[in-house]
Parts: sequence; structure tokens; C-alpha cells
Amino acid sequence: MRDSSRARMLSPDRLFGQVAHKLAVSIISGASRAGDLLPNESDIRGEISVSRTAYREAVKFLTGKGLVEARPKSGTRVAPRGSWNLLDPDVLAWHFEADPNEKFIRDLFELRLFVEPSAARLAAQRRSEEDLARIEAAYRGMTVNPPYAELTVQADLSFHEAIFEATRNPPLQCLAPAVCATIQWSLFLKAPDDRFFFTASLVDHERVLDAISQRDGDLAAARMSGLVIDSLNSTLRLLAGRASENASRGRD
Amino acid sequence: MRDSSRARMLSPDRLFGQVAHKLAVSIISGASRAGDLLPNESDIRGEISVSRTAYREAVKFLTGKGLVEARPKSGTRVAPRGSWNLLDPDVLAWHFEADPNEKFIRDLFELRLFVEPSAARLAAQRRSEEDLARIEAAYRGMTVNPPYAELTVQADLSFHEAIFEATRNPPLQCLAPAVCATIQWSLFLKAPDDRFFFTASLVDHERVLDAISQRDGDLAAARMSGLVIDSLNSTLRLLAGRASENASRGRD
DNA sequence: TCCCGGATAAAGTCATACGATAGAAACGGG
DNA sequence: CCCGTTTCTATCGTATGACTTTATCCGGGA
Repeated sequence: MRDSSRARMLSPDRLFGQVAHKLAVSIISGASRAGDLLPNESDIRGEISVSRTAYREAVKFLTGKGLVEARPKSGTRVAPRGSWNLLDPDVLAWHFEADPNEKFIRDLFELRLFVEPSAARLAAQRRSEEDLARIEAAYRGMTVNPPYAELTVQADLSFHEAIFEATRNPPLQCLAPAVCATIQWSLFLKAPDDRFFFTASLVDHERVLDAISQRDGDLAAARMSGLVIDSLNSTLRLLAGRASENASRGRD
Repeated sequence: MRDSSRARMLSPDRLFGQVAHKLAVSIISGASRAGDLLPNESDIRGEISVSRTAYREAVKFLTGKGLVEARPKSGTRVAPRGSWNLLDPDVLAWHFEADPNEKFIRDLFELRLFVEPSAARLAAQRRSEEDLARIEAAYRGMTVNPPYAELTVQADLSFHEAIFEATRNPPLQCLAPAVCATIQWSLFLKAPDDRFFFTASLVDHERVLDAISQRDGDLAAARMSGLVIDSLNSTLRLLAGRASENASRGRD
């Protein structure tokens, strides 16, 4: 799941990072609910063998993302879901790892559907030649590698990321990680032999690229809408398949 | 600028919080550029009288928001703008405080324009009676208080926040702080005697409320677009006024 | 019953120490 | 004189113990 240089995310080699990761997954997965939780800082040494320093730094890290709130005397509590920063790249990654529930995927796709077409429109209007070259290179990366291969996924992500970069709107670009996470998630779900949707998706991408290349904003937006909707439908189909599969397994 | 219970943000009474705030403002304002910066952890005691612990926790906090990256042995550097999490509530607040430049405001308005109409559509489709009551109460709060008064601003923010809550889409709701920050910013710029736009804005809000009340998604989206565009235009006018004002002051 | 104040527990802060290593400086061979 | 190797130092990461601050809880007094 960890990807190359796309987002730096949390460094897993630092001790505080491992602690933060562990706590985050526990929180997001629902194992720790919005309540008192989080063992106090004296006990922590017994629970996991880590110094108070590292533990506190992990807590500060998570505090910054709204996952926990620490108050003197009362303890460090898991924050209510409403205050989590769900668009933070780390939080998204942890979600991806801990809690792959359908509602969340649908919500993220909904967000994509609102944001990506507009982003594509801006990209078509504002792209430089370098932007276009990057988008095109990413598209080619999707065509030359086998479906659902690691490199193909990376190219897919690069495609969407490059479009966001071409918008020249930094706040908007901050949504790119959310979009990429959604894509990764949906690709991860797909059966690797699902060729039909892959081909369709390739066509969708090419059409978007074409519109951006023509600097036709409205067309780019419309085609991006189509792309996202196709991706959503195929993902929902997969989820439905999984659900019935699990149900039938459950009956066994 | 600190507002009641809307977002908890960073607690300013903790020492590490003050340090984080100081560093963040320095980074975002551009006083520290993306380079080595950040005085090393031993010197910090001379610069500001604070222990290494507090300083390190502040750095961890900022690391989580992508503002700095600490690499072992090589130093703690200011991260490139591209990796900042500009949609984080704290980062937005710091921006508001440190770097009120026009481009950023325009970018945020652009984002609003993409997101808020869609949010209004969802709100119209999914709102419960309680949601509607909250939105309506917020609207009334805008009418009963004097223009641009603190309570009026709060009511305005509540109006938009309540719409996001009614979407029942948590990731989307995470954009509410960004929208609120934009609104606060634009209201902050306005001259308090700017009655014309205030009245127009009130009408815009009422029309959105009406559409949501009717559960008419398309209408709500269209009217929200109108609201955002009006707000953008009036803000740009203000900015232009300021610019020429400053220019004429500069000539004196 | 209500209010006030002290006891208390937990987070916050500080000082110190040691380990690991990236990067620079010094060194030596070609 | 240049370049690769070695050494050295600066700086972050982690650990530990002590002390401070803050807020909760509880009991006593009005």
C-alpha cells in the first residue's frame, strides 16, 4: 500500500511513527471508540515497550489530525469522528488499512464526482505543455503495463494527480491525495482478471486526456464525470459481488 | 479570530502549541522558506526559552500537517508548499493570520464554487427536519443581528456548516472548515458599512434556504452558485479597492 | 442543598544522557 | 592537484526521572 514518492506520509521507521500508526489504526478501525481509551502515559510503558517521549510525540502527531484530544487530569481520549481530518493523507491511508467499509468509499466517490470534473475543466484551461506532457505520459503508463499491475496503478494515480497539478490551485491540489486514495482503494478491490472495465477505463482516460489537450474545459469536465461514474459503477458492482460472496460464505 | 466551539484547533495555552503556532506563522508567512531553516534543537533554548521536549512536540504537530520534515541528523527543514495540507483547519487559520494574499483567497473561492453547490444539492436531497431547523436558525441569526457583527458572522458560518452536515458525507464535511475560513476572511475584509452587499447576501442565503426547504437539489445548487459568485465578486471588489487605496497611500 | 477548597491523578514541561548516523572535514593515495 | 576514503562532529531519535500545571473529584462548611 505504501507508495513511492507520491506522498511522504508518516515515516514508519521512526518509533513514534509506529506508535502513531498503531494507535491510529486502532482508533479508525473502531477498536477504540470515542471515549476515554488511550492508556495513560505512565502505564504505556507496560502496554507497549516504548518510552513516554515517543508515545507523547505520537499523540501530538495524532492530535494534529484531530484523532485524539489530550486534556490534563482527564486523560487522552479518542476524538469524535466529526473532528477527524478525513482528507489528511495519513488518515486516508489508515482508513484504507483499517476500515474498508462501503459507505466511506461511496462518500469518497461522491467527493470525487464533485471535484474532479471541475479540476479537469481548470486543467484544460490552464495547463502548460509540461502539464499536458505529464498527463499524457501517465496515460501511456497505463497502456503499456498489464492491467492492475503495480505500475499501472501508479500511472493511473499520476494521471489524476497531474490533472490536479495543472489546475494551479494549491488548496484544490490538496484533494488529490483523497482522489488517489479512492482510486487505489477501488483498484485494490478489483479482481485482476476484470479486463472489461479496465479497457473501458482506459478509453475514459484517453477521452479526458484528449479534451484537456484540446483545451476544451467543458468537454474535459463532462468526460471526467463519465470516467468517475464508470469507475464508481464498476466499484459498486465489485462491492456487491463481494457482499453476496460473503453472504453465501456466511451461510455455509 | 478564535471562534467558539466551531473547530477546536490548536490549544494556545499549551506551550508546545505556542511554539507550533510561532513556527507555523513564520513558515506560512514566508519568513522561513523551504530550506534548512528551523534552528536546531539545541539552539532552540537560546532562541525561545523552551525545552527541547516542547519544541520537538511542536515539530511533530507540524510534521503531521506537512509543514516541516525532520530528517535524522540532517536537520529539520521547512517542507515545500506542495506538501502542506492547506485544507487543515489549523493551517487555514495560520494562513489567515500570516499571509492574506489575494491569490489564495481566489483559490479558496474557486474551491467553494466547486464544492458548495454540490453540497447544497445533497443537503436538499438528504436533509432531515433537524438539519433544516439548524440551517433556518442560522439564517435567522444573520437577520436579527447587525451586519458584520460577530454574531452575524458566526451565524453565517453556521449556515454553511449546517449545509455540509446535512450532506451526511463525512469526507465532504471536512471541507467545511475551508469554506468557513474563506467566508471569515472575506467578511473580515469588508468595510462594516458595506450595507448593499450584505442585503444582497442575505437574499442569496434566503433563496438557498428556500430551495433546501423544498428539497429541490438542482435549485439549491444553482442558488448556492449564485451566492458564492456574489460573495466572490464583492470580495474581489473589496480587494481591488484595498489595492488602489494602498497604491494611493503609497504615492503620498 | 449549594458552594468552596483541598487532595489527587494525569498530562505538560524540563533537564540530562546516550545512541545512531548523515554530512562535512580531514586525510592520504594517485 | 584531484578524488576517494576515513574520521569526526553535529543533530536527530530515544529513554528516564523529576518537577509543574491543570482539572476533576470529593468532602466539609455555610
